[in-house]
Amino acid sequence: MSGKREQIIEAASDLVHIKGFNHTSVDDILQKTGIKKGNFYFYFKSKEELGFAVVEHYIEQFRRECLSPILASDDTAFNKLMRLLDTLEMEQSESGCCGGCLFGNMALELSDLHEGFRKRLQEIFQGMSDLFYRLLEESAGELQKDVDLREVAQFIVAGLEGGIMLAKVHKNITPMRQCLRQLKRYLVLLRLKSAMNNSGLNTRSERGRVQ
Amino acid sequence: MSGKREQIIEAASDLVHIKGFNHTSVDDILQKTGIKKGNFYFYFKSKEELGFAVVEHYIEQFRRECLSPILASDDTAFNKLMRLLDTLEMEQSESGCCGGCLFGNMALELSDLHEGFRKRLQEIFQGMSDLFYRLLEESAGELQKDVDLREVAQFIVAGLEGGIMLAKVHKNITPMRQCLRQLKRYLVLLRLKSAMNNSGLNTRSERGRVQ
DNA sequence: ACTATTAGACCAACCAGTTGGTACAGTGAG
DNA sequence: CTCACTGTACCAACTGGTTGGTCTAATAGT
Repeated sequence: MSGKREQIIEAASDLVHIKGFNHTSVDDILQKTGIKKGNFYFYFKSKEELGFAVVEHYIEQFRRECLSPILASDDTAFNKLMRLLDTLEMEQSESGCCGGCLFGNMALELSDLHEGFRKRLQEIFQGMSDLFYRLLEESAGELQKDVDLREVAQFIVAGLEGGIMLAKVHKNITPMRQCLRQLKRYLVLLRLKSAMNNSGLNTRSERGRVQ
Repeated sequence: MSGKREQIIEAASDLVHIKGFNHTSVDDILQKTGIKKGNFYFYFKSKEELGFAVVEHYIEQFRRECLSPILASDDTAFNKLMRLLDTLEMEQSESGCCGGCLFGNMALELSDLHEGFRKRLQEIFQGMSDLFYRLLEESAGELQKDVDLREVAQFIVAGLEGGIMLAKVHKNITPMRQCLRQLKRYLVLLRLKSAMNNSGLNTRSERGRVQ
């Protein structure tokens, strides 16, 4: 257990993130790690298996380093959601708008080519949407009743992925920041409008930070 | 002038749309068209040049078949925007949620690999954003004043691309439909809130269809 | 001595791109 | 009319290099 398998997965993760799965060759990974081919195929029965391992590795890392710290905090559900969006933006910014979202990349690259990857990626996106839904649901008391929170959750995923795409193609975080600001504005509006409806007044000023 | 160049571009466009640019081989295109390799390189000096030709072909087709009919109509700017979103959704639905947006695909695949493609794609996304901005600007009389329409335009692009991504990975139009419904809801809210602000009343019920 | 691991030679298929050439339609000169 | 020439369109065979994957032999740890 020298962690060589982990080493391969991490190198592959970096390469796949930038070059895509199909365009990353086993040799690329071998070169980056110094591991020899026979050894690689001792740890993975195929490049495809490595691909799945990369996906699992990435989602676990994401949960550990990004999700858990926020979800474990004692903030309100709504603020957790906001902080999550901010964290994701910061992550893209710090990467120099390179790579983008590994799942988004792989989804567009592989959904029409490989049903296995597509299904796994679909689950992951569904998981993200479900997470947002739970956070919205938890904030439901302060949100409008006449809006489908499942839809809003899906919309957050889309706005996020779209924002990441724009940051990547512009090589600039601004477009993503703009998208997230509008997305948050929409979510805040969901609260304000509700507050107005509930109180019958619209003079009550904002709860918490708005925009 | 047998249109053989066009024939190559169209076949390549289909293949690149599904398989991605890097993963589409010249031989794939040759096989699909029946054209021989020597002849291919008579029309294109490289696969890269073909890639750019595919992008130009696709954007022209998009303008001709999707944009122009809507923009040329005598509808209001706001309704044009709404119809554009509906058309884009229908397009994805009719394709069986295969392929997705060629530009989105290429943006994620190539932005970190090929600066030339990245720049061209960036221009195209900027063009889309500018178009949405113009339509919003034209509707400005009935929209809120305290919101940056450039940001909203960027947000529309992101919501759209994110929605297309979700449809592709779910192989189902529903997630995209949900996203666009929420996006439209946001845009309509931009109008309603404005109406409220202008009139000083919030009792005035909705203008047009909401949600 | 046995098992887990490592090394790297090797393979057929595939990759983008090149080569040297043919077929042919048009054209200008004599 | 005809012959030499020109540019466009086309093609089969090939190049050097890369692909994912296999095989066998050597080595290290117990």
